Amino acid sequence: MAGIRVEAPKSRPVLGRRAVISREDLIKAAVRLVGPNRSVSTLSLREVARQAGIAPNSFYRHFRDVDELAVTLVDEAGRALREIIGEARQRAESGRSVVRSSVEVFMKQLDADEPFLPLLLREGTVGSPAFKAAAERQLQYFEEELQADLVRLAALRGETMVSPHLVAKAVTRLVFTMGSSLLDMPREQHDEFRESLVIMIRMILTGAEVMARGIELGNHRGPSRQ
Amino acid sequence: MAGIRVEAPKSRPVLGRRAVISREDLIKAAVRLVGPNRSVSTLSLREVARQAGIAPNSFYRHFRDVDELAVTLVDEAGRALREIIGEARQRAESGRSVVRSSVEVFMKQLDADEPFLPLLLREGTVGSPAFKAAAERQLQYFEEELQADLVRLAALRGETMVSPHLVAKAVTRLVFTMGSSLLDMPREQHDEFRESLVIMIRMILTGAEVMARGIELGNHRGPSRQ
DNA sequence: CAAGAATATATACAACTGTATATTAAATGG
DNA sequence: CCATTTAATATACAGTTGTATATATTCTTG
Repeated sequence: MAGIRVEAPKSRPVLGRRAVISREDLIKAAVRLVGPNRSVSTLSLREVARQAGIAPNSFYRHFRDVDELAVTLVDEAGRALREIIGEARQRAESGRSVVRSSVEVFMKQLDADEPFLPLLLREGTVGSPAFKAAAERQLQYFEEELQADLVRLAALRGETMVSPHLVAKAVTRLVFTMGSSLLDMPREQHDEFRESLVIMIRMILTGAEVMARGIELGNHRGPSRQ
Repeated sequence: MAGIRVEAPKSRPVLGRRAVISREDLIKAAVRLVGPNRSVSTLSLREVARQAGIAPNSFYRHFRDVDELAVTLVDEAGRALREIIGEARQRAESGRSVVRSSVEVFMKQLDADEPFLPLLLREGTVGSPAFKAAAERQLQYFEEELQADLVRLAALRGETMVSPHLVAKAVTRLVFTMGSSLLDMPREQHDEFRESLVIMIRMILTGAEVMARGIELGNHRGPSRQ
């Protein structure tokens, strides 16, 4: 894990001035304050400073305001995403179900003591334009990588995928929103969750394939306009 | 629309005491303050009171605290959902594509000057346990209604749907999260959005149907364990 | 090592917050 | 109609907030 490690603050002698305050100190402090019951949008500059054990004014040495810090938190979550994608690709070589192993990687990452990704999954739909754009960037990144993988895997089967962009978008959206639900879920429901998500993803992939082949099914396809 | 109508505050003589303050005054004031760039979790009691043109202490006559008001906002959004479902069912009789017409109803409602539903789509993943539970209730409600409809429509075709619960969940999650994206989208992209969402939903429905029939496709089904 | 630059803290200010208590005005019921 | 109850406002308090300016300490460089 190449991102920022967040641990409990070390007890520090409260005498005088600190030598140097790093940007990471503030990032760590902030992410310790947010969670399922506390939105990043409610953070105050002073409480972040307090959590970091610094004077409020030092905050301005690293961030223009709390919103800029929030954007940074989202960007940090992007690292966790890259980790997921990397490992999922590694596991895709193992001959097991790509969907299942990818879901497992995703869930494992959410189980890990990595605090940035949950924030991304939970937030990103309300906030400053910069904050929302940052979250959207991560979503886009995940979509594009997934799309590339879907196309590649289809090619390995000697097929051409139709609408890979929409497939990737649907899967990404589903996985992100289901991921945010997982965060609040008791552990004993995790197996059931995994099975459900695997099936849902397979529905999308299977449906996409059938639609690409122009196979006629049911009537939810609408008037014959294929 | 049987819910609370929200309009600009009427200019009020700022002389002395108001006759009676209604709960709806506060609800309307609150929803006027939230939006794409402002989370409900950042609302203060005093600013809601200010927006409603009342003294802060009057707030306590109707709500215990701002969180209770936030829960009420989510419950109000449930009314908009019921409207969508009702109209989508009406249109389902018209012989057109159920998926397309339902997406159109959904989008029309988001276009309407109805402020509660956007809040539900944007928020609901961070906040107090009560707030999150309120949002989850609405999601559950939508899922259950959709599931019932899917089962009914399948029966009309003389079929039995497999995993209607998962299909409904996948579609609901997708629609809600895509809906929140629509809120920030320029109008000229709405047509494309609608087409994309229709296709995505069809992928899920088609995939579910194929999987139910046990049709073998590609290898993203995993090792043959059907 | 020492002087100067950079940086962390202290102090200050004005504004905001939630909530308690007191006061005043509208509603209610006989 | 009037006395009482109910409800809206005013005032107060203690705490918080972001940010500006002053002060003190650490870092850097020659």
